[in-house]
Amino acid sequence: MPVTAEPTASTKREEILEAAEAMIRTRGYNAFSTRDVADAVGIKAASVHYYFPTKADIGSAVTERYTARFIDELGDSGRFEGKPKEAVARYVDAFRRALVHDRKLCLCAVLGAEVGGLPENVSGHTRIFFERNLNWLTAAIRGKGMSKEKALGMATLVLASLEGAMILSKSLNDDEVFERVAEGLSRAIPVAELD
Amino acid sequence: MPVTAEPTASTKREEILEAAEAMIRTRGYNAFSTRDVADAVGIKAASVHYYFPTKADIGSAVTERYTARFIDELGDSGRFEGKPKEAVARYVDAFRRALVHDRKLCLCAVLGAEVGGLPENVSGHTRIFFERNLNWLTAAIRGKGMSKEKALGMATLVLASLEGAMILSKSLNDDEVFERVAEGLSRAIPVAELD
DNA sequence: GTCTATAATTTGATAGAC
DNA sequence: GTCTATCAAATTATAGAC
Repeated sequence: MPVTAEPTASTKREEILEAAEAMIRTRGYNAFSTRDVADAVGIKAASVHYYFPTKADIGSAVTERYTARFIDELGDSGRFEGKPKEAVARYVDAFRRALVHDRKLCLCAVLGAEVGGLPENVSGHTRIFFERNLNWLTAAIRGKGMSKEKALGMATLVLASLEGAMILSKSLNDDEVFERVAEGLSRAIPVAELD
Repeated sequence: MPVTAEPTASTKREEILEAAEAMIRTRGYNAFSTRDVADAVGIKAASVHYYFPTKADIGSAVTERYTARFIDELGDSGRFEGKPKEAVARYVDAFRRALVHDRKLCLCAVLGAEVGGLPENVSGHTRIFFERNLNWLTAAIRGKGMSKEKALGMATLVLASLEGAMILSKSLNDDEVFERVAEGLSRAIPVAELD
């Protein structure tokens, strides 16, 4: 295996996706151009179209890749069977990493907010991100004896809270906002188990 | 008082703000143009600049107006003293109206998600929206004997959940998602009061 | 694969007539 | 107040050379 100069994106194609993702997560889909991406990876705008015919194709590939990575990092939802608190803690950590480590919003919080102004293949993959996350969370939260409706309700609250928390934290430029939401969730979850 | 053709926007200036708000809440700030707004209100793009020198001025005025209207509709936060459940129910209703009646996201959910791609006066007013909402909610939730930190924690969770719930509902095209979050909140709140 | 050149369109904004 | 005319810049994309 050769030593590469870019540890995080080994091919130009991936460098493009990496740069585009960073820009979308910072400014939104309609605030970056193929030129911006080209500059960021050191090629000309026309060359970007060699890898992706249209801008929408970039957005679509970015979202697909983001979703796969995110779900993959969560790991097997089955291991939390009957331990909703741990499942939620694990999930909160994934979002905290995105906000604190990357200093950026969740890609799909941004795309979801702009959904009426997106090409169809981008909004479609945004929807899939949310569906897969609700599926993972519902499975991870649900224990024996807990109804599927109840688990889905908790999962939806967790996902919505965290996406909103990221937006609030960024807008107010205060990571503490995210932590307040995380703490509020950890209080709410065990209680909801009881009834 | 004369009968007007437009019950919701009596002057051209307000028509512009109304149209711009609708577009931002649907597509995002960077996906509408002064021409789009001009078309919507039946004038030429150049005439829009008579009312607002720059596009950023439109965005800023839209956000200021939205914030004032939203806080105004909530009414006096003092009347919920010691009744957090009722305060939150009232607040949830305000968001539900925006989503179900307007069929649109909260303006500041959209702007907050795009915050890195906004002119400074627009991101500034977005921040103010969130600050004023947290202030209102904290005051409405807090009863005698409840610490300010605790009320602020609940307020942050409520605001984040609802902003996130709108994004999820729109992306998944399912109002039930919002209702699941609303129900989850109403379970979480009374419990949090106890300790 | 990457480039230059170029095209068609859109965008935010201004000048000045009416 | 609203218009026409106009502009410079940006944007998405294509054609074709190297």
